[in-house]
Parts: sequence; C-alpha cells; structure tokens
Amino acid sequence: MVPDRRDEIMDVAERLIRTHGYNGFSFREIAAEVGVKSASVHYHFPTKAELSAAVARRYRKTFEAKVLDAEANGGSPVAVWRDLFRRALREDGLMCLCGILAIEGDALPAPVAGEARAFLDYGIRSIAEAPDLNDADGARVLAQLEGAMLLARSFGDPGLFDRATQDLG
Amino acid sequence: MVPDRRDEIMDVAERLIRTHGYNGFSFREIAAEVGVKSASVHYHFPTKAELSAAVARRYRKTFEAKVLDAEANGGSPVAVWRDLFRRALREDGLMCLCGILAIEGDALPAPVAGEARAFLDYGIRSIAEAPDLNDADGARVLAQLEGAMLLARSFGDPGLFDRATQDLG
DNA sequence: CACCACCTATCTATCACATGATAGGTACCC
DNA sequence: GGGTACCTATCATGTGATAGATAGGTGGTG
Repeated sequence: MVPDRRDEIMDVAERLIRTHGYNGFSFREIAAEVGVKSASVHYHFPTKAELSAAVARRYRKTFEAKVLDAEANGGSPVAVWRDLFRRALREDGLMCLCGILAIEGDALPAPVAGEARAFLDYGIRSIAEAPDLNDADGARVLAQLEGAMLLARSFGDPGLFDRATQDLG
Repeated sequence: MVPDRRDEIMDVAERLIRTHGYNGFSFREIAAEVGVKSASVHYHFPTKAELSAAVARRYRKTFEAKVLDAEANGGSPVAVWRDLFRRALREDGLMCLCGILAIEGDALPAPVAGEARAFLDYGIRSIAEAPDLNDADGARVLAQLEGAMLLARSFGDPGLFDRATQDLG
C-alpha cells in the first residue's frame, strides 16, 4: 500500500466524474477537497487524461474483483451486476463511472474513452457467460442496467432503478 | 421557409450537446459554426442555461410529434420508440439528447435538468400505454433503449443498438 | 415626401474568472 | 545527496457574459 495521497486523489476524482462528468471537474476542485494545491495533483497525475484513465482503470479492476467474488459466492452474473450497480446507487448515489464516460464519447481523450470501452466490453462478456445467454443478451442486460441508473439518477429516485430492472431478478 | 438564426443556433447547439455534452460546448463554437460572433448568440439566448433548456424543450416537442405520428400509422409504442432512436443513431450518429443531459445530472442548471426529466417522464408514460405494459415496464424499456444507445455510441457501432434491443422487435 | 423614433440583428472590444499546465523553490527523510 | 511530496507563482488559453456602436428596416407624424 504505497502512496496514500494518490488513492485519495483518485477517490475524489472518481466521485467528481461520477457526478459531474469528465468536463465537469477540475484539478483545483480535487485539490481543495483533498486539502492540497492543484500543482500537487499534477505531481501525482501529470495530465487530466492520465488521471481519468487511471481512475477508470482502477474502477474496472475493482469491479472485476467484486464480480468474481460475488460469483464465487454463488450469484448469477446478471444478479451480481444488478446488485453491484444497485448498491452503488443506493449507498453513494452514484451511477456507473464508465456509463458516464461512454456518453461523453468523442469529447474524451482517446485513452479515457478506451478504458470506458474496456469496462463495457467486460460487462457484456461477463454477463453473457450466464447459462442460456449469448453476447446480444449481455449487451441487452448491460444496456438495461446502465439506462436504469440514468433514469434513477435523473429523477433522484433509486427505487426507479429497482422497478426498471425487477425482471432481472 | 428559410430557417432563421434562432433555429440555426438551436440546431448547432443540439448537435454539439448530443456529441459533447452540456459542459462540452461553448457559445464561441456555436457562433463559429453558424457564422456569427458569440455576442450574437447571446442576443438570441441570453444564457447558456436558457439556450440548453430551449433546445431540450424543442427536442421533446419534436419527439412527441414523431411518436404521435408513428402511432397514428399503426406502430406500437415500444416499436415506435425503438425505431426513432435507432434511426437517429444510424442516420446522424447521435444518441438521445436527454439521455446525455440526464447523466450530467447535478452539474446542470435546474431548468435544463428539468427539461431532460420531462422528456424521460414522457417516454416512460408513453411506452407504458402499450397493451399489457405498466409503468415499471415503461421504465424498463426506456432504460434498455437509452443504455443501448450508450453502448452503441461508445463502441461506434450502431449495430450494437440493434442487438441489444432486438427483443423489443 | 421628409423626418424622426424605434427595433432588430449584428458587430467590436472587453471583463472577470476558471482552466490545465509548468517552473522553480522548500522541507523532510532515507 | 538525492528523492519525494508539497508549495508559490505564473502562463496562455478559453469561458460566459456585458457594454456600446453600427447598419438596416419599420412605422408613425408633420
């Protein structure tokens, strides 16, 4: 467990991206929340693109670990993914990081868009591993989950996510 | 009928929001594309929030008209909504305006977020009017459609939208 | 008709501020 | 000493927004 600050910066950056999007946060905002100056953030992450890509990569790895863990405890991929998103929404009020990044699409530096795509790709493949599901099903389920987070967030109503995904059990 | 400046500005603004998001476009960018100066854009729309809200409102009204028209020609709500999104994606490469705005959520001026919510609310209710569907179904279908656009956009593959929504036939 | 007031749509020029990023210095620690 | 982590100070650029000038059109009045 090496640099504390680095993680702290990534924590704040992740939350800010998940609430304001890539173009909606700044080095100064992160610095203020962490309690340092913006130059210090640049010390740990030279550019905004690098910081964002690092945050997206960590998000994907962490998510993968959670998925594997939950599946080891006997959950089906669909239920596992639904539950992970559901809890993030209820506990932190945050939607999927990569859903947001995916939407900002061509306004993003290539490495950041690439990380977002890698997450979604993993999601589709992971969900499609369920019995009786193919790749199109994986895309269908992930689409429904991302869309349901979008709706719940817009209405400020986590229950809307539950209702929009209740068929996924 | 010659489109007047106001419409022209809204056209460019809509496309820019749908590709770069609310925080990803500027008055100067719009002005350059329209061929005027940024002060002239402010003449027609005093603030960025007013411009964006006007664009979102027009988007909703236009969409409502298209839905009513397609339903009058015998389409089921689900098929109509799917087809409208599908065509925007294939023909213009653009995802739903209000899906993007919904995601940017609390980074948005209240009137803009309100217009986005109004669109999504209309979508849920409109789809739920189909026989055998309730409000939760409306939310489920709209979620799937918005999410499918998100995926298709991230991968630059309109076909992904089709595969992720083929069950809505 | 000539004149004048007004409105519309645009311009130039500028403001105050936030942004990402860099240079160079300082304190501490192995 | 050298590296690490932070600082102050600054830069160039882009932002939303405003002020004030200008040209053209409209309409009313004498």
